[in-house]
Amino acid sequence: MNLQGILNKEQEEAVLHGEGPLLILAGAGSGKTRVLTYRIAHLIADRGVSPWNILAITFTNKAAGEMRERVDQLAGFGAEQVWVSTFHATCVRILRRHIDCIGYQTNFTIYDTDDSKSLIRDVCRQVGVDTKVYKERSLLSAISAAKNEMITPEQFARDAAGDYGQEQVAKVYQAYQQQLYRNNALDFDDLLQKTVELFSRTPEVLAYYQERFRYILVDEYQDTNTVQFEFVRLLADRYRNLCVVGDDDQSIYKFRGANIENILSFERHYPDAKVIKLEQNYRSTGNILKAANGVISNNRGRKEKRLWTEAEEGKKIPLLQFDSAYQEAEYIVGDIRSKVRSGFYEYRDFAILYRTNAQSRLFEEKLLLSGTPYKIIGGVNFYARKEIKDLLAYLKTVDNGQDDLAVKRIINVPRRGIGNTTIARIEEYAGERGISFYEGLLQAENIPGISRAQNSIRSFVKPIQDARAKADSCSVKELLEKLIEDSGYVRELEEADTDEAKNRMENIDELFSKIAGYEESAQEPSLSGFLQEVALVADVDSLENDQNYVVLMTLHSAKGLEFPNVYLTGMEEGVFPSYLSFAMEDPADLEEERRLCYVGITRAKRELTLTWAKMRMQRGETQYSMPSRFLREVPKEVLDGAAGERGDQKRLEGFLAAGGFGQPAVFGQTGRTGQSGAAGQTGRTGFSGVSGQTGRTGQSGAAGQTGRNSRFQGKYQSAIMTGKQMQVNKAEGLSYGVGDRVSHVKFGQGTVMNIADGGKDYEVQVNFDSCGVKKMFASFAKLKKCP
DNA sequence: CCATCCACGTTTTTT
DNA sequence: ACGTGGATGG
Repeated sequence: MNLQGILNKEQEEAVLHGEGPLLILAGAGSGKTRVLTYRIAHLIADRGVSPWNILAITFTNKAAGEMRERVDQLAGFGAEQVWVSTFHATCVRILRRHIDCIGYQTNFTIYDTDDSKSLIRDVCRQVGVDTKVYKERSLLSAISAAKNEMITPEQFARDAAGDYGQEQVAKVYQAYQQQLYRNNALDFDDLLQKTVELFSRTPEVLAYYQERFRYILVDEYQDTNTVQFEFVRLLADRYRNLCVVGDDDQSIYKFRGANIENILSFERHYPDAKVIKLEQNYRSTGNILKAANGVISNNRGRKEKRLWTEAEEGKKIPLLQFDSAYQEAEYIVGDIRSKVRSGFYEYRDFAILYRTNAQSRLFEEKLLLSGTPYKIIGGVNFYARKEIKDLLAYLKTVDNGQDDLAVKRIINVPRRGIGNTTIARIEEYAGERGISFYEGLLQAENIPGISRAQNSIRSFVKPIQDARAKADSCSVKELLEKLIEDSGYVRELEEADTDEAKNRMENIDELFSKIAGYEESAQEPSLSGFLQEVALVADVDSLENDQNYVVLMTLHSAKGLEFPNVYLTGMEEGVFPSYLSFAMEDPADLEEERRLCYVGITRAKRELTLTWAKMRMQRGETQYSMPSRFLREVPKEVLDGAAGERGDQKRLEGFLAAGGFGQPAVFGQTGRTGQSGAAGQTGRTGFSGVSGQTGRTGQSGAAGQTGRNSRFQGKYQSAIMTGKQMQVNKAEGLSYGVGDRVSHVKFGQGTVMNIADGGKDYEVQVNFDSCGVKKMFASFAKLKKCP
C-alpha cells in the first residue's frame, strides 16, 4: 500500500508498527481514525494478516459505523471480515454463542437503564429495602460501579460487613443479580462482566477468541473502565498485538466508571509498548487550538502534549456576554441565520453545544420561531418512550417469556382490569413453583383468589400465544401488527383521540419504519435479532451527515464530531463547570469539566464563539452567575477584542439594527404581507440555492402563518412541549405537492391526494399503490418525491 | 381497580 | 418548570 504523502511521520510510524503493544496518544483532530483505518488496511494488504483475525472496538455505534465504512473503502476485498463493533455489541455476539457455558440461555434479553431501575424497585420490595431511604438511582449506580470493578455480589457483601448502609446495598445487589438471572436477562454492565466471567471460567472459549483476534485495536481508550480493560487484556493476552488509541485530555466519562488510569498506566501493563504521540492537528485554526491548549494546560495529572497546526490563525474568538440566557439564544440563532444568508455557510455547518440537556429548550424555541431547521441530539431516547417500550415488551414476551419485567409492564396495558392484587397472587404462585411469571399466567385457572381476573388474563395471554405460534413464519412487522391489533393497543390510542395519543401513534409508525429498515438491512432478520439491535442503539447514532440542519447537543454527545462553526454556550460558574463539580471538593471532578471544555473547543474547525449569560432560569428559579473560570483560561490574544467587555453589546445592537430577526417588529412586518415574510427573506438572499434544500421556500416562513406573535408562539410552544424532535420542520416546506408521486420507507410508492395544514405540521394524504390511502404527518413520514 | 392530586428531584451518558 | 411516581379517595 502506498502511504506516500497521505500520512505524517508519526501517523506513518503508527500505521506501520509491527507486532506487539502500541499506545497512540492522539490529540483532538490529529487523525486518529485515519491512523486506525490505515493500520487495518496495512495489516491486511502488506502484512498478509487475514481480515478474519482483526477486531476493532469503539464505544458508539456511530463510530463503529464510520470506521466500518472507511475500512471497507480502504481495505477493499475481504474487509467485511474485519470485526468492527462496540464493546457491548462484541460481547453480545460472543455471549449469544457461549453464555450457556455459564448457565444463562443464549436467547437472553438485554435490560436498559429503565428496565434495571424497575427491577431494582421490585427487588427492594422483595427484600424489604425502603426506596425512600435507598434511592433506586443510587443503588443502581452503586451496583453498576461494583460490576465495572468486577466485584461480585458475594465479595460486595464481604466488603460491606459491619457497615449497615453497604449491607443493604449488598442485599439488593445480590437479589437484583438473582432476579436478572431468573429473567434470563443481562443489564448493560453484565454484557461486559459476563463475557469476562465466561473467558475466565472456560479457557477453551477464551483460547478460541484469542486465536481468532490476533490483532486488536481499541478506539477512545481513555474511556474504558476496568471490565473493558480486563476484556481487552484477556483477548490480547496470547498475541499481545494490542493497539489502543486515546487522548487522556478527552476523558469525560469518569462518572460512569471510565478509568483514566487505563491510558496513563498502559506502559506499566505493557512495558514493551511502543508509544506514539500524534500532536499535529488538522482540524482547527491556530487561534482555536491556542484556546484549547490554554484551557487544558490548567489540568494536572495529564500526559504532557501540545497540539500544533500548520493551518492559519483564523478568526479571533468572540467572547460574548448577555444579560439573560434568552438573549444568548436569540443572538446565536440570529448569528447563524445571518451567516447562512451570507452564503458562505449552510445550516449543517453549525453546532450549538451546552453542558446540560435542559439548556436546549431556549435554543429550540428561538430556532422554531425563526424557522431554522435544527436537530436536537440526546434528551429522551426514542426507544425510551413509553409506547415504544410497551410494544417492545410485547415483542420481548413473545420472544422470551422468562422476562418477567416485560410481562408485568404490559399485562395491564392497555387496561384490562388486572391490578396489583392479581399480580401479587400470580407472583406468589410462580415464586413458590420456581416458574416464570408468564408461565404462572398460563396456569391462571389453578391460582386461587383471582377468579375475577381470569377472563382478563386470557385476553392478555391469547394474543401472545397466537403470536408465538406464528413467530417463525412471520416477519417482525407482521407479528407486531397482529399484536397491536389483537391486544387492542392501538384501539385504545385511537379512542383517546388526544394530541398526545396522536403523537404516540406517530412514534409507533416510526417504530414500524425502524422494523422495516431492520428487515431490509439484516442478513437474516429475526425477532431476537431486531430486539437485540434495538437494545444497543443510541440517539447520536441518528445523526445523518446528508441532512441540512443546525445541530444542538451536550458537550458529551459532541465528542468525536467536528463542525465549521461551534457555539460554546452557558459558560458560567455553576453551569459549566457544573456547581456539583466544585461543591464536591474533589479537584478531579473539576478537571473532568475542564476536559469537557477542551472537547467542546476542539470540535470547532473554523469559527468558535464563546457565550455566557448573567441570568438564566434553572429548575424554575432565576439564577445569577459569574462567567466561567474556563473563559479566563483562554489566552487573551486569541479573543476577539471588539467583542469583549462592551463589544458584545455593540454587536448585538448592530445586529438588531440590521433587521436581525425574531423581534415583534419584524414579525409585524412579515405578517402584514399575508404570505410569508421569512420566505421572502430567504429567497432574496439565495438561501435555497446555498443550502441545497429543495422545498418551496414560499412555505418556509413560520411567521407568515399567523399575523400575531403571541398566537404563533403558543402554537410552537405546544410543539416544544410534545418533546418530539423536529428533524424536518414544518417551516422547511415540502418538496412535493398534490398529485406528485412520492415514496415512503414502509408503504412504497403512492400519489399525494391532499395536504392539510395540521397546525404544527402538515397532514399529508397519500394513495399508496400497495395499501391504499393513508394519512400521515409530513415531518415524520419522510416522503420522498419520485423523480 | 382506577383516576387524580401532590411531593419530590432533578449533571453529564453509552450501551 | 416540569415530569414522574406514590398515596389517596371514589
